[in-house]
Amino acid sequence: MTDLLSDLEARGLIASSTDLGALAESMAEPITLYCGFDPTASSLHVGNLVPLLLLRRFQLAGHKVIALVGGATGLIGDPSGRSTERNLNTDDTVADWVNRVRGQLQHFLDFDGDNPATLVSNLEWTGPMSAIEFLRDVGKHFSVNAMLGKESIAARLNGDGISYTEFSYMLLQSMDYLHLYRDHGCTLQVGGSDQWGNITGGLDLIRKVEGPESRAHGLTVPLVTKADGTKFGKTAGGAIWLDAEQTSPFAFYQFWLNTDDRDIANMLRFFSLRPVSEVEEVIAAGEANPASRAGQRALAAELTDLVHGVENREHIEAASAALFGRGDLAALPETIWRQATEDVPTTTAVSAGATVIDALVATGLCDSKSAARRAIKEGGAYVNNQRVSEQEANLDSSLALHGRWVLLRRGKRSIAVADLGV
RNA sequence: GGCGGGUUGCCCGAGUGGCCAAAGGGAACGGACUGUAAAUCCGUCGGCAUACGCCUACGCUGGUUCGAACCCAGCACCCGCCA
Repeated sequence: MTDLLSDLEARGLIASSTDLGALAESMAEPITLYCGFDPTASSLHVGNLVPLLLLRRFQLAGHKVIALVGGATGLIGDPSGRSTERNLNTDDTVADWVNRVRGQLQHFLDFDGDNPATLVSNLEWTGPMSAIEFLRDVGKHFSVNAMLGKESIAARLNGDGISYTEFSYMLLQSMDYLHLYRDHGCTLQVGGSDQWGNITGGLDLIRKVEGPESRAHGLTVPLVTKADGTKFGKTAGGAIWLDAEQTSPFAFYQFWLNTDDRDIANMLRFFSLRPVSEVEEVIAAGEANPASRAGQRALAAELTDLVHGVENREHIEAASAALFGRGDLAALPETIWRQATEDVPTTTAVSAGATVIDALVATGLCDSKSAARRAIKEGGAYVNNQRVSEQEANLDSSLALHGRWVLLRRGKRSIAVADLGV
């Protein structure tokens, strides 16, 4: 089972850790570990994927994993990795988000079978606690002097400041670890590298409360960085969510497919659950023939399979080939067309004879008529893969494929369908 | 509680009465080149009408003025120092 650690190392997935030797030793037997996910939005996003997949790797290796949803910490706000104070969300909002995030976590881990994962919310043990109890039993073990030295706090002291609320965050997370250590025999906490300060806080607390004989470990995965220096997981349209309602499976697939060549090797190592040797083969194939983008295709396929299912992925691949290809759209059989465009944004708001400008706006490809006019002027608007040259062009019914659909494209990457109706 | 500084378009940031839809940078978008990549070059970058023009916009609410992002008053929020 210690193979897992060397596998992680080979993938570059270990940012920092407590004594790896001791951890490896304890992993000779199945251990219990946890990772926390705060509900800071209604869905998890691709940035949560690395720690999430880390839990999965541990589960696949036979360890007992606990996924923790931050029902309590989500009400407070983690200062780690943020330069400004968070806005507080209402109880109701967070409660709703907890439920949604909980539902998503269930997709990634196995909750049945002989090694089921466990799902908890830290509100279970934090909620009933009184302020006095918290200050006496937990607060007393934390030295403010030491806390001020933590990266997450220090950065804010030099910057925009920090509220007492967020300052206390680390105590809550430390308490979580202690609780899980006691009640679940949890001896490892994993998380993103920005969680290192919070994790060590928990380790300190466990040692102080449980004595020097206690054994608890910490492990963090690196932050995913991109060659161009921009933040991973964000696009012009915002974050890439795991929720199909917020980021369509099509957009999700396209996000990975558009990965920069310079990043693809690392991305594959980080995100793929396939054995390292296979991953390296894919990387090599991609590097031998960059135009094939073998790495991007493999990554997009694997993650779309995982998050949205194989069936969706197959449709999306068909769509990508047909809609972005130079192929003859009219030759596409209706059934394939239907499958291919299932995840493509579609509007029914326009009918035959509508202007291309209106159609571009209705599909969301352009934000306004002005923008649509510009797109046409710049030669960036296409109907059925044909560039539109006339400002006044309209969607003649003769353009309709299979009698009703018209493919609209803005630039190279954005496509949508106008359903002219029957 | 006192004093000082701040609030400009997606972000940063100029602008202190008309020449301001508002410099500059970044992001983003389109085109060329490619591979739905990167880099580079060119262009666009509030909305409607794409002609004139009109509307909306510089924290909020009022005021001064022929005219205000720019002056005045009040309010809100942020930052810093002091208590």
